[in-house]
Amino acid sequence: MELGLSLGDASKDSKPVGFLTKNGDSEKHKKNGFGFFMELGLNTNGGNQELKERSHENDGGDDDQTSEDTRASMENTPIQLDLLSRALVPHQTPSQIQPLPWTSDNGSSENGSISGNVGLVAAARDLEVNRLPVTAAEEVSSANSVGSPFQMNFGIYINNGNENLGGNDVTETERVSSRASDDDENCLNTRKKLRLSKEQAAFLEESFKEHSTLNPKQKLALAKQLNLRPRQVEVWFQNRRARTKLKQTEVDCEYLKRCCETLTEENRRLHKELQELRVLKNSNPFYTQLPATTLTMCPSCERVATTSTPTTATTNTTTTTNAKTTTVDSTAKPINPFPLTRPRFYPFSQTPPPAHHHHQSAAS
DNA sequence: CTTCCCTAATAGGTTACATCA
DNA sequence: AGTGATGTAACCTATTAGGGA
Repeated sequence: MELGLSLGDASKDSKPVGFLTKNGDSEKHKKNGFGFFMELGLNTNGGNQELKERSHENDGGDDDQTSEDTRASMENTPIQLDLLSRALVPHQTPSQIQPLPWTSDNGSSENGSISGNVGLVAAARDLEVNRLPVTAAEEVSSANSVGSPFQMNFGIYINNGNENLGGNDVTETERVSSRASDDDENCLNTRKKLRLSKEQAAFLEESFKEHSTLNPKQKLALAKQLNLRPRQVEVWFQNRRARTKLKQTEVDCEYLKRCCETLTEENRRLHKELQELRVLKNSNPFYTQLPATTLTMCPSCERVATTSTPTTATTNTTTTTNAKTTTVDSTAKPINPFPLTRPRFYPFSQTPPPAHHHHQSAAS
């Protein structure tokens, strides 16, 4: 357990005063789960966005990571937190969703000055872990920010603070509350998992379309917008990128499979052609040398092309030997197993850019 | 009730960058 | 000023596990 308090200008350099640590190493105990993290400072024009980020990140990453440890430790810790009534927290409807923060002109994402904040990080067993209607920090933050240069944010960061974007109807809440009660008794050792509401997921998708990666500012803004923790937004984007990559890998795999099939077929065809040519040559001693068909590959685009030496003129040789007629079309175009470009997975049904090839452009 | 699939979340590793001695 | 050690953040990848169909 860690209690940290910093007073004064909550700049990046100001380090919280740690106390109640096991061995005095507050850094280590960041990873130990339950923490009461408190910072107070003057509102110096939002210079602490990064601090907020760090604070949230710690809440998100490490506390997520250690929430189970936390729960375990809570088994022996008679701490119960229920500091804010859910009734205090208004629900945000999907229609209230703002445009992507970093694309708007009002710079709203920069307005969230939290020079001083008190983050109460808790994974207390009696809290509804997944279904708190809103991140309490948001609410108290706004309450504290009124008319005072001395801000205090007092938030409870739990496993999830969503529910603002849909999916928070009474029935659901009741159902989950009931489940939470059951969890209190039965499921303390299992990790909770939220499901983002459709609106949240759609919003994140839209964001992903614009940026597959987020800078800290965007992440914070998005988290604020969706009432998620920045860590959740971060994880969502990571997983989303992973899914996209996986899809692309599947597409690549299919593509290579087709290439392999095509090459196999081409190889079979060439073998057959070779066989026929040998038969032809053996059966006709006056067989004139046909131009050799060779496959060359363009070094830049790895495209297979057919060249015939010494001439590329169409050579249809029809030879009648005894009862056999063989027709060899030496200019038969081989199947190109390598299309112009590798197919690309377009996660958003975008039309792929028009194919452009240097051979074509060179010709034009 | 079981199974399968999707996906949120975690863990561990790598890399880039900043800071400091 | 250059350099190595160290810490941190961001990201990737593999994996786990919750929950819905």
